[in-house]
Amino acid sequence: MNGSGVRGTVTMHDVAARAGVSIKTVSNVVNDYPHIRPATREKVQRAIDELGYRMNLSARSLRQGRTGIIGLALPELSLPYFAELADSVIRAAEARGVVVLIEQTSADRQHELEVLTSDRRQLTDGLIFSPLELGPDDADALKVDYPLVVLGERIFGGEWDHVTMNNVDAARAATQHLIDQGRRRIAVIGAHAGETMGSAALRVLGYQAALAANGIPFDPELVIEGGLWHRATGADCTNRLLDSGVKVDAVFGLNDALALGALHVLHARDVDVPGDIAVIGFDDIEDAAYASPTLSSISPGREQIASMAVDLLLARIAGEEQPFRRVITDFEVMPRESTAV
Amino acid sequence: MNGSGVRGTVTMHDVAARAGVSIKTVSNVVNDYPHIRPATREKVQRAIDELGYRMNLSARSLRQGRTGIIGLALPELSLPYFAELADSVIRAAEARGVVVLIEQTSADRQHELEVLTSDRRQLTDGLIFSPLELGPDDADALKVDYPLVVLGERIFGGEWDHVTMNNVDAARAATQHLIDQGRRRIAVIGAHAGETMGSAALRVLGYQAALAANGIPFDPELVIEGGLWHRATGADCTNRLLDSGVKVDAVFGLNDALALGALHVLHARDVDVPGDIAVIGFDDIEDAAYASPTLSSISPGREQIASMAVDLLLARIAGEEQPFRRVITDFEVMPRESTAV
DNA sequence: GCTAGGCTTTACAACGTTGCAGAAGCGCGA
DNA sequence: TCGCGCTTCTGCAACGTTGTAAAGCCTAGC
Repeated sequence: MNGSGVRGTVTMHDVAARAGVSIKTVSNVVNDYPHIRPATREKVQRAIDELGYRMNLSARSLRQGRTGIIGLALPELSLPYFAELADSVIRAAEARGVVVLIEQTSADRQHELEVLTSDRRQLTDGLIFSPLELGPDDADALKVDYPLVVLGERIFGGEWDHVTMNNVDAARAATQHLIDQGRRRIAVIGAHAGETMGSAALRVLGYQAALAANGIPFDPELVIEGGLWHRATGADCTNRLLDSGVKVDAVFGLNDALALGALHVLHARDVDVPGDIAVIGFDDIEDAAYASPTLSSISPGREQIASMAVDLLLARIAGEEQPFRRVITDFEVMPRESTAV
Repeated sequence: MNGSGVRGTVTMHDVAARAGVSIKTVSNVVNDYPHIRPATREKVQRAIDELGYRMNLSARSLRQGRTGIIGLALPELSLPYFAELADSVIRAAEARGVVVLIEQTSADRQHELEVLTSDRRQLTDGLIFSPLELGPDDADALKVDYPLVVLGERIFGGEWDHVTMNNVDAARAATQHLIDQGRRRIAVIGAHAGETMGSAALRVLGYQAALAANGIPFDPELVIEGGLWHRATGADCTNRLLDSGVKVDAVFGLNDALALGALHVLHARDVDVPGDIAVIGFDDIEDAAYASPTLSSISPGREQIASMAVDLLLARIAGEEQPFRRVITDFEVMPRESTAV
């Protein structure tokens, strides 16, 4: 398969020599330059095939100032939502001929800042960044001199493109769904005290809006704080909620991991779901459909987020001058057993 | 932060000019060449800091023939086991100063073959490859001219390094665990008919060995075939198992996704776990600990697999000549509620 | 038969870095 | 004093590709 046997040995030079044309003509053929005589093109192509020539991408990158690699910075792949997001981004990128370098920030603020200025930015043509800890105060750090697309709503109004879902509306819809099933004492788990712009804050806002719209009084005792949105956190929040003795007939997990943690604890404590307490999550990860009982959730349009983000980034990389955009993707309520009547 | 404002504009040339030394001296400083006077080093370092110089990695790659990127080819990130594996590989790579380019094969044979010869191999110094569909017949395709580490036991004995767990022993231990809890009618879900070298075949082998060791007759009716190891497959297998009417008191899911699918169906069909049927999985993904009931599983030493794979690959990349190695990692039985007595 | 203008092809010079070979500076023993 | 060997620094030539500009070729139109 590899004509020469020795790796990376075949260059345009060799192809040119074999085909009896100049090295630049080989380059032109490879790059689909239009004005080439069919006979020449074929001659070159044959030489390429015979020698098993492959373009040296480092050389091309050096010359063009582009690598064909985009960065994707996210908290951790072991969080299912981000694994699924990465999957979608990689597919979207592949469809457009670029590859993806993933960097994990461990949801650590310092690490998130580093990613923005890391040496690796030299290796990528642009970055899709999903921060979890940065806040409005860090807006300056996001003023970078390379193409950047930010996912989520933590920091907005800056000089970068933005793809996000409407967290407020989606959370309102989730809450409304619970209300529609007759629930009135709806707890929220995973809230972040003091936060104003993060997903947690926005989703709680939507929750409150739904209560208000239905004339249900807001009870602060039903809002349970929790840190990183892992299953363990959801379990912990739920235990605290139940231990507090406050009356509850539904739990809104601010993401699916939290909600799954909640299901876990409810099951362990013999609380019937949805009989005694209904549960809804947020993100619609694959797990949700296979939990016991299956978990209702909000589908955030992951595919859409991924392809929008890649499209925006590639447009910037291509140098298209356009005002910075803020794309809001669609969401959908996915009712399942955990909120059945 | 970036002195010049214009991206990628600062080169060693500029640093050299500013520091009043030759460009090669800058290179030496950056690369920690030992024979440099402290004063010179400091002068250069200051110029670097003042100008915000960053190495152009494409140029370095071109010159050195190395990119500092390793490839990781796996079926899909949306399969939790592979997401967690990718997480570990990225961390291991980061600790060693290289970055990871992930490619998804969708568990498609053609795609798995393509990954081996793709243009992207030009971009990576080596590849960690976790095939799911390739079999012994494809051994030739794995004879590539770049550093390669293969994960899993589908194809062995070739000219590449290998990291895997002992599937047979681990499956035997899983089965033994069920037997220890008094189970005798143990079903296996997710088997692959006709396969001889894959994880499925090896794990079934271990299952049979455990039965034999305990004098339990092997009943082919208890072996349920299933394709891709998704939750949906596990659910489907379990439905078929229950519908068949065959007597069962335990289910061994050949991976956790299958077992979670099984839990889902058992719950839906009001079968008590572990009262009526015990369930054990394989891989110990994070979900396992949060399922309802929590799922017993086999921990395959993911961290160890990842760091061994990265170490082996980097050693090859560094050109160390050593015989091809076959590393077997440790495993551990993780008993949880789904197999409690 | 000649020229304008389009199609093809080419030579050259970068892109930013590092290996190599060697030059300059220095200390030290003969 | 000289030369040797070590440290420190430098110039040059690559690495493999593509943009630029220009040269050759060809055809159509006069």
